Formats: sequence, structure tokens, C-alpha cells
Amino acid sequence: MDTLKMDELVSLCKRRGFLFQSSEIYGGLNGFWDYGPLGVELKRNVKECWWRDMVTGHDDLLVYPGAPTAYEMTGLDCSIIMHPQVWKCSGHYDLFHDFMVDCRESKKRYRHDQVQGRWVEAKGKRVFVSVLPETDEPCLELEQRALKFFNLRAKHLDQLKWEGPVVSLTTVPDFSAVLGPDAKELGTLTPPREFNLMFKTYVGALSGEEGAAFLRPETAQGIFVNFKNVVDSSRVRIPFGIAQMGKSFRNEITPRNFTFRSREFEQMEIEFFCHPNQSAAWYQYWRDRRYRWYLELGLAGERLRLREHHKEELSHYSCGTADIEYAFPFLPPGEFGELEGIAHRGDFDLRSHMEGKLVRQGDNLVVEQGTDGKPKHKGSGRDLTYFDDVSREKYVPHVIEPSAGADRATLAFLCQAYQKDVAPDENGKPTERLVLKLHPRLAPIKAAIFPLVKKDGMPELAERLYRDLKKSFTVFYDDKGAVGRRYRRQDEAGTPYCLTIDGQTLEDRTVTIRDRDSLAQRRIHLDKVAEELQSLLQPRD
RNA sequence: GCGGGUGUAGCUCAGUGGUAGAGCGCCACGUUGCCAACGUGGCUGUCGUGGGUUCGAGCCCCAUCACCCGCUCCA
Repeated sequence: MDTLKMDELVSLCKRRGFLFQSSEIYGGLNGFWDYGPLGVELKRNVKECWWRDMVTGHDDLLVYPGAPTAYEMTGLDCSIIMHPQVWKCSGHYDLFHDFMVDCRESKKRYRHDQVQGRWVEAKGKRVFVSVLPETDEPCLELEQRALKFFNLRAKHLDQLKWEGPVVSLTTVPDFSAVLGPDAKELGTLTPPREFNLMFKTYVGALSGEEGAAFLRPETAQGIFVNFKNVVDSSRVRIPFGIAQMGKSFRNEITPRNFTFRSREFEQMEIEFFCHPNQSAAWYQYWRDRRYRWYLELGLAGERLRLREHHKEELSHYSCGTADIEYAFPFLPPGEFGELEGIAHRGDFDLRSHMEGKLVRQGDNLVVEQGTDGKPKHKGSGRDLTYFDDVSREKYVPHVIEPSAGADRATLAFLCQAYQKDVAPDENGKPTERLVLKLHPRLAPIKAAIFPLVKKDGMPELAERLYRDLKKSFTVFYDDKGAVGRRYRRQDEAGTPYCLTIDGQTLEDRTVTIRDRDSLAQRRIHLDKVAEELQSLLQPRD
């Protein structure tokens, strides 16, 4: 496992039809990927396990271990393009929508509004000296930069004639007299260019800005804006969760590491609504529950970790966030990549969609003001509070958000499953075997059915078994070549069980069932095969 | 975004300016008696893409795209 090279896995994924580069025949498209015949089944299984374990299989009446009370779960499937105001109130518009300037000299890129500077005159030249402030004292940093630029010693500080206060680069219309934060010469900054991390599109035939809309950068907002609809239509009572799976789009600057950071990706998100007093306990519950989910589906404990964010790392609205991370093989030893984030979001989201985009002010969230003193991004004005019929209490629910990446999970399961071990060849000599040890619930093909040889009525019996099993399972029939080769092919596809019809089947109607991982075989009766598979594929508690 | 590397058959790769190759795989037929069998036959190429140099380019030059590694960034 430690020796797994990422390119070996990428090669297997291509060779066996798990993953292809998007638009490959045209040279590929950076950040986009296609799932092949086996990959689509694997990813569907990942999503179906999640949906089943979190939503349809959820027991509303049971108090799960670690949960404060019983709770309900329900689902939703929202549109990818939503009203543009959704993204303004959620904060994505301001956060993901930046103007950037590049420095032709240092090759660095800065956010236009983050560059700070001050006009200064010396030796007959007037210059806007800028820095990307690293300390609370940008003035000192600016002094150093200015002295160096004018080639002055510290004792000649008085030759610098400062003009006005420290201001943002956004106040400077022309960059020809600007000294970039890492430049030695003037005028190396490009004009500010719009960088949008959200994909922009246009609704309707007209392509004017009034029709501008965005592909969603997360599925979560669809849940928040439908919160009231779900409460009003489904009789759910707090505490409850709404789950949604679906595509999201982020225009990443640097897509990297196979499917890990893609521009089009699929999320599996839950927004769990609860009473503010219980939110801390629910946060803990979901964090632990979600961590166990990955463990149960086969990710190794030593490669999977639950990491609480430090206080400084927390978003402005969050009172607690944990990441579930996996030690992907493309990362340096000791580093982990995020699979899922579980965030305590408080009442930030629902309030944002009521009141408008919020910002933190001390310990409180307040509506962000524009320069005109009005709300910067106006909310819907709808009442998204919850009324508890039993306690007669009205409140804005708090939200716990377990947000997972379906493609990242799929990739982690593939990385974990990819193993080389040793199996005997036809002479009993140990040879290397490539095997995908996927959890049976995730395996694209659940069982393969083989006649041991293509004669004596074995194929006919095998075909009957195949047809019978096909009704309830994804199974695969193969009668070509030696049986050993067929076993190995299934090993590479991750198929957990192989059923072989042999001479003895003709006598007593038993078949061998071969286990992918142990290579062990045992005989079971033909009539019991479906039942046996059913129990082997059953999720265990 | 910057720097370095790579791109030839489905996969892994050889091919230093003169007729595009190997191994594996895949397909067919025969054989088959439980872990990558054997025999026979067959399939597979815009040499990443575009342009240039040359009598002639997979090979040299320029551009571009994609992937990998390092830095940078990352909701």
C-alpha cells in the first residue's frame, strides 16, 4: 500500500474503465473527468450507500448512539442554476468573485482589494508604494519598501514625503506609478482582471448582465432556500436533516491530483436543523457518525483522521468545524486531504436568506452594509424561523452541515482498495496479483459467474444462475479462457465473489463461491446463492 | 500562476533525420477440469495538437493542450 504510485492507479482506472480524462480525444480538459463503465457503478454505489445510510435507511424512531434524541431525515434535489441573489446572500459572490492583479516582474498574483499602499514623493518622483500587509503595521513595511526603492538609508527617512493615509490599491486608477508588493520597478502590475470562482452563464436568450447567473458552487444553498418548503410540506419536526446529492462547479485555478480537485464535482451534503441549545451535541454526533461511515466502508484507520479546526481556521460564522481527511497517496507522507467537512454553522445561513448577507461584528452577526448604508446584499425578507408546536417556541434553527465530496470519497476508496498481493499460479508458484479490495457494497460487480469449462452442460447451468441473479444483483458472466485468468480479471475490477459451476454442480447442484481477498472457496447450493449474496452485501451495524 | 519533466497501439514502453516496433492486453477457433495455460490466426496507431525547418520529421525549432513533480494558491 505504501508503495502505491498514483500513476499506477491512474493507469488501472483507464485500463479497466473506471476513469477517463474528459474530452480525451481532443486533448483533454483540465479539471474535468469522466467515469467509465466500472467507475460509474462504483460512484453510484458510493452515493447509494450514503443515501441509504443517511436518508432512506435512517430509523426515525431510534436514538442512535451518541445522538441527543431521535431525529428525522429527508431528501431534496435542487436545480443547479439558482437565483443570483442566493449566492450574494450566502457570501459566495463576494468571496468567490475577486479582481486580481498580476505582477509582470515577480509573476505573483494579488487580490486587487488586498494590496495596500500609500503615495510618497522623494527625489522628485511621486510613487504609490504597495505591500500585501503581513503585520498590523503596514506603515513600517511601506517605509522599508520606499527606502529601498529610492535607494535611501534609514537615517534619510525624512526625505520621504508621505501623502495621505494607507489606502487600498482599488483607489488608484492608473498603475504606471505603482510599485508592486514584490517588484523593484514601477508599473509592473497588470490592470485588475475579474476572476470568478463561480461559473457564469446567462439565463434566457439575451446574454446581457441582467440574465447573468451562476452554476452552483455548492448544493447546500438549495437546501436552505427550500427549508420552509420542506417544513411546510413534509410534517418533519426539528431536529431533522435534509440531504442532497448533486453536481457543483468551481472554477479552480489549479485543478490537481487526478479527480481530487475538479472543476465539476459531486457533493453529498446534509443540512441538519436543530435547536440552538442542542447544536453543540449534534455537531459532535455528526462528526463522529460521518467518520465511522468511511471506516465501515473500508478506509483504513491509520490513513483516515478527524481533525478539528483551530479557532483561527474557523469561518466567521462557525462555532466548530472538523474535517475528515484521508492520506491520499499523491500527498507527501504525513499529509492528508479533505474528504468531508462537518461544520457547525449556527443560524448564519437561514438568517442570511431572511435578512441579507451577514458579517461578524464582535460576537454578533449583522447585515453587511453597502457604501450607501443600505444592506449590501438584500435577503428574501421571508420568515424562515421555525415554530415548535409543542414548546410553543419560535426560533431560527441552528445548522450542522456534514458536506462530503462524492468524487473524493470514490477516489479514496479506490486508493485504499488498490493492492498488490501474492497468489499462486497454476503450478502453485506464488505470483504477484493486482486486486481492488473494495468493500462489497461498493464493488461495481457483486459477483461473476463462470462455468469451469465450456462443456458438459456447465455453460447452460451457469447462464441460468446468471439470469436468476441478474434480477437482484449486478453480476457478470464469463466463459472465455481458463478460469484462473477470469478470476484475476475480476480481482482487478474489485468483484468480491466468483461463482463457479463445475462437474460437481451437475451431480449435487452446489457451486463454489470464491472470496476475492482470501481466495478461499466453499460450496453452496444453487438455490441458496441469491440468499447468500444478499447477506454478504448487507450493511453491518 | 511560476519552474522542471513527460506525451508513440487499450496498458507499459523502445525507437538520435531515411519502410512505425516489442511485451502485455483484446478478439476468433481449437484445447481446457479451480487461480494471469497452450496452439493457430487476427485486431489495434491523426507518434498529444497546430505551425515551421528539411529532398525527407516520431526524432530538430516555435506555439499550444494535457498529465506528473516542486513552489504558489485553495471555499
